[in-house]
Amino acid sequence: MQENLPEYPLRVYNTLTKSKEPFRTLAPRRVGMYLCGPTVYAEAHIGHMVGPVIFDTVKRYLTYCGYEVTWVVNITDVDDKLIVRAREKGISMFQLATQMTADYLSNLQALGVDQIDRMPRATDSIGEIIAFVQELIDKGFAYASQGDVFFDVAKDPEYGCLSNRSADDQQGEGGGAASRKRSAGDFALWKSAKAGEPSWPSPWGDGRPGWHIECSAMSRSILGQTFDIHGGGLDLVFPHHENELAQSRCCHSKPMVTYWMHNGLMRASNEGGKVGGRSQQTPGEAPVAPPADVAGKISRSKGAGGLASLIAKHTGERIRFFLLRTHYRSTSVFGDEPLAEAGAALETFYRLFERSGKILGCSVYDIPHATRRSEFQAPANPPALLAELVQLRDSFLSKMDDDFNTGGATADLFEMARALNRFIDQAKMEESANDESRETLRSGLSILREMASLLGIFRKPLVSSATHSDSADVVQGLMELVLHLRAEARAKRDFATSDAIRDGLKKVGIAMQDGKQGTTWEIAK
RNA sequence: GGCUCCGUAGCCAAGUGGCUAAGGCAGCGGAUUGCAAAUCCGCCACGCGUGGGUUCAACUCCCACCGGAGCCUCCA
Repeated sequence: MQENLPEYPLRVYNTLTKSKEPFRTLAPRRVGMYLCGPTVYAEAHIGHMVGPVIFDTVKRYLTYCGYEVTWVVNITDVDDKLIVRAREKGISMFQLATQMTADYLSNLQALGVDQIDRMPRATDSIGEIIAFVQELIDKGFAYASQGDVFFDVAKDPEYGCLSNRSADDQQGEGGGAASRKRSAGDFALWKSAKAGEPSWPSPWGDGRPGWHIECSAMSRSILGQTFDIHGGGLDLVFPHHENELAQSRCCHSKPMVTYWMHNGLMRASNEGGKVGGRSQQTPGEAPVAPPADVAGKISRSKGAGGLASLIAKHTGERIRFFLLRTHYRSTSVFGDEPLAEAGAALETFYRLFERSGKILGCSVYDIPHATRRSEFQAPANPPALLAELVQLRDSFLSKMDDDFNTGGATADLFEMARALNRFIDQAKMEESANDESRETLRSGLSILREMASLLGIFRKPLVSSATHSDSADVVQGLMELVLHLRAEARAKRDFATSDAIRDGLKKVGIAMQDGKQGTTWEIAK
């Protein structure tokens, strides 16, 4: 059992026990992790990206600490909402699911989420789902009723242990289902198909899986009956995860998951209510459903949907950094301004990388860094800069060890950037740099990049829109010419001309900076 | 109504039973610069929603209140 002991003092907050616990894996050095993915009935909004970015970071960190992680994110591609939406659009449910899955994947890619190992689809797992339901019936935890199959909540004395709720709290689906259930808290494992609905044959007649069962079935087939981490949004704790947990625990007579991790939800900047959520409802009043078209507009105005334009405007890295600046369990307010602020903060790093790159004569992004925690070797008798960075690295890692405190850890990143800038300033490296100071700078940057890589940022150079477009070469050539003319003017101390050029360019959106090694420019957003 | 969580500077935000309460944005002063920008140095909460309590010691634990959020509806 010795090898099961953590090599590093990782602690994880567990929703099940409502406390931080030392991280212990079921198998030595291996982690099975499952995140509830999207129901692909509409384009993803920012809220759908929180979990993937968080757990992408969790996987990066665990891998860095020497674990071999298998991360599963499911795609729910059969569901009432899919059926309704597909009908509205006049396409099949499968076409809709394919389109929306592609949208989801492209958003993940833009945000640098590339650590997912398996993305099982519910419709590819029907056999496993049916088998799971049958086992629950055989073991007496579920019953068939007129083509539906329900989980019998009364049979599970521990029901409610995750959300601290009783089965009575569960309203279940409305409509006709209630009459077929033994008690209101029972939930559907299998739903009989109405005419024209997508369906699969089963021992209980044609139908489709209930919402919760797919996660139990797919996680079992990939990760086993018990696995290490199950994640999702805080809004899934009840009923989804409660029900999943109940099904799996009853079926296997053992815990489903060691650590339940839940991320906080996004809120819109202007009004109450999470992004993409339902509109507000006064307690005690009957739910007032806003008209569908208005609800859609409200959602959009709150930042829901339109992720593609958001990414184009702010870049995926900026959105990712924004999400990781706060603690994953807290609620954060989302909007253009917080995003712009995150962008302003990131500029510090981009500028540091640019000035360092000029000094070193290479791209900072090409500097190698440790990819495993154990790989890092602190230099003996380090120069002051590196001693400081090693200390900041320790600080960063101790925050990550404590329930993946990415928000706290970013402080050390800024401190690192300041130390690096100070070093460049003090050694006047932009005027002349010797090999020794270059090597020190290089090592320092390597540490900064090592930590940044754990957050999944600064992995590749940001491509500016200018270098992206067809006219990039033209712009490049023009700028060289303009800057050359301006340099001549400045050499002649003709500041009126040089300032006129700078002001003029600023008006067309180009910002320039005079430095020791010449003038740089960028297209300011 | 039940179950959770939160309230830290102008704004965002980390954190803690006892060290100067991180960091970012904005702002201010200085170094630097032809002037800017950037960078560096310094300043910016005698204070952690309010009122009690526990304790040698509380922003941190407990209680009440005020304010906010989520869930109890197939939401991530």
